[in-house]
Parts: sequence; structure tokens; C-alpha cells
Amino acid sequence: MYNMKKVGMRGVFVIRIEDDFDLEKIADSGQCFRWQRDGDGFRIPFRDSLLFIRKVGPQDYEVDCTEEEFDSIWRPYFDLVRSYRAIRGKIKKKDDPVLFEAAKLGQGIRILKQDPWEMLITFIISQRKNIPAIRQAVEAVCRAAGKKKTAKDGTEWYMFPSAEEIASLSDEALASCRLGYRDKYVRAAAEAALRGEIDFRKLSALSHEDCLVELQKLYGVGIKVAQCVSLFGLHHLDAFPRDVWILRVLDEVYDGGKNYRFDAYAPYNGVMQQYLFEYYRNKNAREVSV
DNA sequence: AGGCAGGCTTTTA
DNA sequence: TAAAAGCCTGCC
Repeated sequence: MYNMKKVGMRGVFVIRIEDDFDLEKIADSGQCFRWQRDGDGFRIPFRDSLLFIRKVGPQDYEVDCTEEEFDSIWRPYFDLVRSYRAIRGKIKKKDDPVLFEAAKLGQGIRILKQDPWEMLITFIISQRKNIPAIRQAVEAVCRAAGKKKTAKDGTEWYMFPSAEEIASLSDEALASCRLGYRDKYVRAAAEAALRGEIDFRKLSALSHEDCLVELQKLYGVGIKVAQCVSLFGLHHLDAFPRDVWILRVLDEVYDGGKNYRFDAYAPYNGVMQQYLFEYYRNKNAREVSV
């Protein structure tokens, strides 16, 4: 799927990605909230690693890690073993012109394989917040509880905190993250994880449906958050989170969802959800701004 | 029993 | 001031 060539020392090299891959669209797609723009590229934290990546050609990207790190960490993270062009090709204009248009504009979006614990806390925090507010709150939690790291080039950043680290925060420290009523959900999730009531290694062995049931046992986790954790953290690509935007498009375009062909796009309904989400959110934003 | 209204903290536009 | 990648509680 991609070829690599080294262009220098210090673990900096260029990869060629020949599939759908658009950093800007992924960054704006509402699945990741810690990417930081840096010059003409992005800094991407994931577990204990920080990647700097920037586009240097139509299909070429410079990354600041070793080939081994890219293969073991970042290739799975970006889900580069899967062809999103092929998934997009399942959509026929005559069958669904709206989804076709959404996918055309959304070409380059991928479903990242993110850390499920981070996704759980992040999407608990996301409730009734817009994307800038989610970013701010998540970063506050990382600064309050996460380990401080220094990248090779001296950049300081914070890891996403573990359950232990979140549970050990004082009420005052957690309150300083300004999560509002969600802070009790976050603490409850951390304490449930410490008691072994939520274990992502066990969860990843379950079916998508069983995952949703287990996740919704957590205080403050409903169907929407459970679907997001399943899609973005457990990489169940058929998960279909219904947020306000998706409910809106299902209502306005698909007669409340009755005319949307979930069976036609299984097991990739989650990818289609991302196209529709971006399309409808941007469409609405354009209409508002005009 | 399950569907629905009201409330919830804070930020953003 | 309304809305924001919702969920919980209480009521019927």
C-alpha cells in the first residue's frame, strides 16, 4: 500500500501513501481531539509516542520516527493496511446520491485505531460540547493527570492519563478541568476500570453488540458514547454513532433512517457515518455563515 | 414497561 | 442567547 524511502538521518523519512489519506480532513473529522497543527504538519500523540507528520508531495509524507516505529505504531494507528478507496467504491451515485457526494467531499478520511481508554473518557467528555470545547477539556485532563514527556526535538507534551492517574486526582484537581457535570462520569469510569469492571482486552474479544452492552453499564455512557468507543477505540467499523448531526441527516434525507441502506454498507457503516457527519456538519456551518 | 420532559456545567459562536 | 459527537432521573 505504501513505499518508503529514507531521506536523511535521525529517523526522518518519507512514506508514500497511495490510498485515501488527508491529514486535514482526519484532523477535522471529530474522531481525534489532540492533534496539534505545527507549521505545515501535525503533531500526533498516541500512548507514549508523539509523531510529527507533514505532506511533502501528492502522496508523500515526511515523518520523524524510525521505519520500525512507523510500522509497529503508526501504520496500525492510521489503519494503512486497509483500502478506504475500496470502501468508498461501494457507494453508487444512483443508489444514494447524498452519501456519494458526502464521500466525494470526505475522500481522505480514515478511521483511526486510537486507544480505547482514551476514547472512552474523551467521548464521555464530548457530551453536549462542540469540538473546540472537547479539545480544551481533554487537554486539561492530560495536563492535570498525564505524564509529561519530552520529544526528541524538545517539544513537551502530556500523555493521556491512565485510569489510575485519573482516579488519583483530587476533586479539586478534576474540577479544575472544567468538565462540568461530566466529571463524576469520568471519575466513575476510572474507578470502574480499577475494579476491573471495564477491561478493553476482554472487550476486544466480544462482538460489536456485546461491546455496546458492556460499555453502557458504565455511569454516564449511553448508546452514542458506546458507539464512538466501539468505532474509534475498538475499530468496529460497522459501529454507527447517532449524534445530533447524524440524526438530522437521517431525518431530513432518509425519512428518519428508514431509507438508509445499512445492509448495503456493512461492515463499514462507521466509515459512511464519518462521511455523512463531516458533510452535514460542514454544510450546516456554510449555511449558517452565509 | 418504556417513552418522554427537564436538568445538567461550561464553552462557543 | 442558543446550541453543542448526551445521559440521568423522575414521572406517567
